[in-house]
Amino acid sequence: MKKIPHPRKEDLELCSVLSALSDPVRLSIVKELIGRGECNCSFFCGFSLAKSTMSHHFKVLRESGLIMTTIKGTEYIHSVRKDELDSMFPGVLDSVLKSYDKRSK
Amino acid sequence: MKKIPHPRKEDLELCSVLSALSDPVRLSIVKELIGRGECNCSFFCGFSLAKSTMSHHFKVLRESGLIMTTIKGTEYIHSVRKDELDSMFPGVLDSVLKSYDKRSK
DNA sequence: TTAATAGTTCTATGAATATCGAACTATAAT
DNA sequence: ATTATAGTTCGATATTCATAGAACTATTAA
Repeated sequence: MKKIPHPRKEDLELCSVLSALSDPVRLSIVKELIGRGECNCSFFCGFSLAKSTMSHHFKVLRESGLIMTTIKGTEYIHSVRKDELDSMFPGVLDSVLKSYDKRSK
Repeated sequence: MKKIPHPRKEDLELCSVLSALSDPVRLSIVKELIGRGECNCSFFCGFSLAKSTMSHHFKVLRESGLIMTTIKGTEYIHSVRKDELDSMFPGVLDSVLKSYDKRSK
């Protein structure tokens, strides 16, 4: 059984989180995950990006501490580490996602 | 008399702002500017980065809409476009700077 | 007019990043 | 055992980025 490593909450860095969020693809992934709770990757095919590219973005999100990934069978279930992020960087995720909702592009 | 171009408030993009803030050097510049109000560059020599490198970072901050620069004599005066940012992306700058204050690194 | 000051712009470089296709891994279904 | 599924990892590429030194520009001071 494979296990995926995640950074500890205390080790999360603000700059890494901001960097992860500064990519439009990743920002919309996070937005989607927040909206749907848990989610496997199949929902993100609308990006018309290669599987390996999506995998890369999920990895960046995971390593920055933004998301958690668990394996269920052949599926990878992702979820936003919302509580931990809120406790480390209060208000950051909420304000970013709120501004993202109002975006033009 | 030289004049520096700035993006219009309405054209600011969330991802560009986040990207600009995701660099440690630029984040600390913004922090310093918020703390001091207006400021010329001379205060940032503590970074031990080349003049041209600092100039690059100020340019990135300016083009993302985070700061405004005016020229007074031979000095360049920078200030954070706080009100405009707050109106476009409410809470983002405040929460980021607050988290930055509590950082370990 | 000449020199000093403050910062930009240009050019170069090494590192990081977004992207993809191909090969691989692990689980589930037949 | 074979095949299908879901996603990772690897290798390559093209782009962007952080950095620096050298040359340049604009203003002020002498």
